[in-house]
Amino acid sequence: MRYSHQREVIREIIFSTNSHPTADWVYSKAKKALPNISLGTVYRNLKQLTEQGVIRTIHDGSLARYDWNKDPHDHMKCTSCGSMVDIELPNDDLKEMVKNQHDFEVSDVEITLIGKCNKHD
Amino acid sequence: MRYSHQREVIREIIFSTNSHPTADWVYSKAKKALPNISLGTVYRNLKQLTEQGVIRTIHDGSLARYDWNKDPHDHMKCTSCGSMVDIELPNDDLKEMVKNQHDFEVSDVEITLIGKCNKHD
DNA sequence: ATTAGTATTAGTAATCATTACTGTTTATAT
DNA sequence: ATATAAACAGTAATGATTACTAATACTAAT
Repeated sequence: MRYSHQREVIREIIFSTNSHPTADWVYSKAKKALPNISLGTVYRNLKQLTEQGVIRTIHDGSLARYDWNKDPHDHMKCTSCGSMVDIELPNDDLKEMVKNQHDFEVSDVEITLIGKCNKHD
Repeated sequence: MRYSHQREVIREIIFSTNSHPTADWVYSKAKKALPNISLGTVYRNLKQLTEQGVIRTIHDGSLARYDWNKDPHDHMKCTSCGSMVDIELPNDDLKEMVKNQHDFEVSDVEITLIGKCNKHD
């Protein structure tokens, strides 16, 4: 992967936040540094950075979010404010259990807790 | 919710399979019984049936799938054949733990195990 | 340093899943 | 039977994402 200024800006934006931003949010941030950058460039680089293992793509309903944290971890999604917060849940035994009981080789575990964070009610 | 023939056909299709079908799959099945049915009708009714608690909408990456099984359960997704299979994982203690440790009121837990099912290598 | 080759870009068009609109049809309560 | 509103088919619109294309910009070799 050859160096590009655009990609570097995009990478830095992802690494600067814990908010699991969408492509659109990254785009609007990137435009401040590079006014001519196009949305396609943002999507292309987010995909490349994911493929290279630099960042991680996570799914929030039907839309994609991006995360610099590649360590195995899970998410809490608040239905009131839409925020996604990291959480580490114990699931070490899960892979082994599922492999034994269902003959299914788990490569990744995605857990999302839906609910209300402490800012509401 | 008034009776409609289309909705009844759609409901029966969902209840006839464990394959967690997409709207498109339901549409092509429904057309065999009702050749004039439109895709919009399928989407509208899948949404209504979900809102009424008759079926459940689940997320598979960026696309929606539908499930007759409303009991709390989880899914295994095979990266080779794309199939989604039901699995019940123990997570009773999770809600309580998260409430205590993170002040987050969990209403729903979504767990997807990504990996390879026993049909492959 | 210059050049050549190719990855990357901006800009735009196209795609895919889903939703909204509109005039017509149909279920059902009176 | 008739009125009323829900539901319909057909189609247009939306929103997220990807694909295309001619121009630009890294980088390795001269």
